[in-house]
Amino acid sequence: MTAPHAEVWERLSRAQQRYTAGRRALVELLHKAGRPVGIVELLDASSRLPQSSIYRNLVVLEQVGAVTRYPGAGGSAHYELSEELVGHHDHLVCSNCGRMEDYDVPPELEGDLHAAMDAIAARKGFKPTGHRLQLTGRCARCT
Amino acid sequence: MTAPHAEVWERLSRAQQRYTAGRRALVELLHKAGRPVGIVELLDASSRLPQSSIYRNLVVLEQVGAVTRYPGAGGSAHYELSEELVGHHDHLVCSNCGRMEDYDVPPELEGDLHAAMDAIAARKGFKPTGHRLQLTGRCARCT
DNA sequence: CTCCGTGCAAACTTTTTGCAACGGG
DNA sequence: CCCGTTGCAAAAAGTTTGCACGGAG
Repeated sequence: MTAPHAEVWERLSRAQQRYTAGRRALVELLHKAGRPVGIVELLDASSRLPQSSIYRNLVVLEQVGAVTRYPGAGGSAHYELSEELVGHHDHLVCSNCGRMEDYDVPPELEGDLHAAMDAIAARKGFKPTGHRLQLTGRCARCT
Repeated sequence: MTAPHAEVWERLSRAQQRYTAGRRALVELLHKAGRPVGIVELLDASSRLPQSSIYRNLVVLEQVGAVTRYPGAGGSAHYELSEELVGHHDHLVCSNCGRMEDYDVPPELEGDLHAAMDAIAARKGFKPTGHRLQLTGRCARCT
């Protein structure tokens, strides 16, 4: 669990943007969460930042590839440090409360997936950027 | 491509709801689309129904398991006939325009996925209801 | 006759934007 | 100083709800 600050800082610099306290706080929070965090949690976790700043900073962080946005799940969007920072993994999504959790699938399955995805993409004229395998169900809390 | 009306009708009946013209139109449209359709398209495709009716009917259809809602993708939700009606498949999602398309993965891969998902679910305390494997990228139109 | 569904408008939630002020480089 | 960033408030986008009317069973 090495702090991603250096990488984020570099990405922001490259885009001529600053790594301000607010942004650092968001990255910190996402890093500690280790799963996609809903906007609501972000809002009241960092209550010192107005929501507009949070949204704006998340947009910036997304643009430089530091965070990934997952729309929908449970009404509002969730955010997580990007795969480029924390590596590829997939998500459990609770259909009841919208909570998301990380998990990993066996590497060889991941390989098969990748291959299948490429084949499909080629056939459909898609230019693939990645895949998302989410397991839907009820999380332990909602059982 | 057999019309799903009978099945939808039965599900609505069981819930003591009617299969009205508006609902039929929505099901028809979704059936013809063969892919998750964005709310916007639904709205101006069936301009004779006010948006509130469309939303309400989609809620009902979702509750009886006739349609599935995919939140997010491209800002607004997308809807598709449920897997119980049209069988399991996965989706391509264009990260540029939000368009979704259906596709199928090889059955044996689907089997491996299912097995892996069950294992994960057990380990995480999830009660799984299904999985979604989406390929993200740029669709042919947005290239 | 009785409900369920409809239509319209208004409310609500989530996300984005305008603009003036602030502050680090 | 300059320009990116902040804070506040207002607006836009997406979705839900209240209520009276109309139509199917």
